Amino acid sequence: MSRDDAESEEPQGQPEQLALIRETVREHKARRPRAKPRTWRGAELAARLPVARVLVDKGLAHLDRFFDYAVPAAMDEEAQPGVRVRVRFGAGEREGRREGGGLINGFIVERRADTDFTGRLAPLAQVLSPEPVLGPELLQLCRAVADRYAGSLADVVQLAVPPRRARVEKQPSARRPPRPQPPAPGGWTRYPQGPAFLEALAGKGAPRAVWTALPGPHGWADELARAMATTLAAGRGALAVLPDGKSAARVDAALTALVGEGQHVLLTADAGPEPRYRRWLAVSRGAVRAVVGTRAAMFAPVRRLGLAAIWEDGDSGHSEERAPQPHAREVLIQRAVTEQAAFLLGAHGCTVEAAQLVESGFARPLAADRETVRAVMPRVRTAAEGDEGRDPAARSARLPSMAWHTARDALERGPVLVQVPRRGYVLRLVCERCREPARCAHCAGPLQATGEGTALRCAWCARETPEWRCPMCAGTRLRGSVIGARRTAEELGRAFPSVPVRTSGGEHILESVPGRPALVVATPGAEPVPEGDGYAAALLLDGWALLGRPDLRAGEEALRRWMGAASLVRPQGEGGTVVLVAEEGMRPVQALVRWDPAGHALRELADRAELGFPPVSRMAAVTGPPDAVEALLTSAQEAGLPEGAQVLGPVPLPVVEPGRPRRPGDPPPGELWERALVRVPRGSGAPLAAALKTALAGRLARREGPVPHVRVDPLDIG
DNA sequence: TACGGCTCTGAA
DNA sequence: TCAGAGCCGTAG
Repeated sequence: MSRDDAESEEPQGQPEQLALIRETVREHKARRPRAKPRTWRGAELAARLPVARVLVDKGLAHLDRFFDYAVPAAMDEEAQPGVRVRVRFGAGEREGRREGGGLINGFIVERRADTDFTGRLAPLAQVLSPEPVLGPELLQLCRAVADRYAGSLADVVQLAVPPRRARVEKQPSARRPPRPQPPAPGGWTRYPQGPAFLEALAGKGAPRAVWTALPGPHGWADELARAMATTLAAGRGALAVLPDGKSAARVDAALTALVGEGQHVLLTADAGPEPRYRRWLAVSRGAVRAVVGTRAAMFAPVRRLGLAAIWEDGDSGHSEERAPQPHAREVLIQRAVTEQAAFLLGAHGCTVEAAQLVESGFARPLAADRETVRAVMPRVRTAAEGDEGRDPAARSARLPSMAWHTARDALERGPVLVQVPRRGYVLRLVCERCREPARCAHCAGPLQATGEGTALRCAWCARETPEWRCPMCAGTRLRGSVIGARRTAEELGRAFPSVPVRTSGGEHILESVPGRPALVVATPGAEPVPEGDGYAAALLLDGWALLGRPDLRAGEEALRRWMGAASLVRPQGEGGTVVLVAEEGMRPVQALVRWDPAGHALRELADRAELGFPPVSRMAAVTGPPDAVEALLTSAQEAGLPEGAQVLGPVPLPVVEPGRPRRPGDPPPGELWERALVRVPRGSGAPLAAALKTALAGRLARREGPVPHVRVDPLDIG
């Protein structure tokens, strides 16, 4: 039946009545939501502190300030700092007449005796709930995050305070349970500084550590939980931020095993809004002192925070997508400093940022000695690509023969992990002879092929390099290969016909696999955790693809992925072996063989310092329509870019490939946008953000057309 | 955010 | 000439 048929299906004889009913419903709908709340004009005001300073829930840069409202006497009691309110906002006072302006949500940040506003204050329209959800500490944190990222306070508050659920607010939170007993140090005794770190936590100190976790599929989650439990036992709160729900659930379970239920909550997106708000409220009310969660939990208002911890800070899951796109590591550092809490950054690998925290003296390294590392790490061997030997089985699987033999032997003893590259990596240009990345002579940005011919253009400053010559080996030929057909699970299955093959990646991610012999094919980051003592072996087949990505972090990221997989493999004493298919001489390959992620990160850091890259410098990306970008840069200059600021570009932005969801800062379909990078010396991040913020606010206030997107610490410079 | 005020349009 | 639609500017 077509739509038209359905519409003509009205009962015969009463169309007028139906029309009448429809009309009434429409009128009703039109009228009901417009019902104006009482205007409090002329109403009696609160006797004490009759002014409420309000943060209006609007993330516009030029409205990033507080507004004062009068507090009607009837709201005096509930209108406390931190509560959600509704206020009239908009439409000014003209010729003595004030009317209109829409109702908008906000938060009271302060009750005051007076105002510096010269006009007449509008009254608060409504106190939405007496629950103080935006306390002074959380407000201060949000302000600091907004300032660091050139964002507005309202935007950050929106990330930090979950939307209200009235039903949940009415329920009281359970009473806070008594302090747990301090746990035994457990696996921390494997690290020379481990027990001392726990003792500092127990003594309410604020130690800061970059923890290079020993390999092993299960140790780290328990150790992280022990650090939290130690903090709880000392009477302070603890917060751990994990890159995904899966790892958060593991730490949550480990913490439950140590301190039981009731001491902590798990804050992840997959819990659903209502349970999530219930847990968040329990934290906000102080009924729960410990939080394990994914990135939104970085703002959790844990009382008397004693430990702020992050696991795998290199994982992209730690970077918030919504404006102003703060990173969990930076937010937790901020909290550790202002709330005088301990800071623990743990990972199997080591990011350049983590190395810098150590280098700058902010944090101390917390790592095991070489002997311990060697005892628990798997044996790591490299194999050259295409080194298939004469072995027909290896050839058919397109595996280097050593990888094939390793897998075959290991399959007698347990599961074997095979890490394969994901589709769609774009490769960067490197010297064909020595694999040195091709860089711009002017700003050291990455060079890109322009298409036809040999012209190379810098992806940062757009300058062309007509004749490139490798600064390391004087080579003149470049390599930038394309990903061909990938080894598939089927090919492997044919090479090992008697073994079950399981796959994990993309939409279909396996959380864990049994400890029985099986081939487990996974893309990086989707490796299932093996039950029992780990994989018998791992084959890392994606070396060249990971290393060839056109990203500043390619090496670091490759090593992180390899270490993530290799950490799931048994110690070499138990036969655990990792075969990495990659060029032996490359730095990240060497770092894996020696199991030295911190050393690798330090060397990367030195390189970045030499080239002026983050995190040694601070960068911000400005993206938008060409004239908007240019105008914003000009007004940022006028607002006062810090000494030594350098503008790179702008360059045209690649069009977002169809199908990929648009992220903030991406051009809308069909529009040609540009991106400029602003680089300042380390330590000048604050004035850089301030200048950009001023420029944004000016452009918004003057309504000069489209407003560019600003991102501090852009991820994909590269 | 949603209101008042302004301009623009089309029909009488 | 006027009513209505739609956009703009505003912000306690």
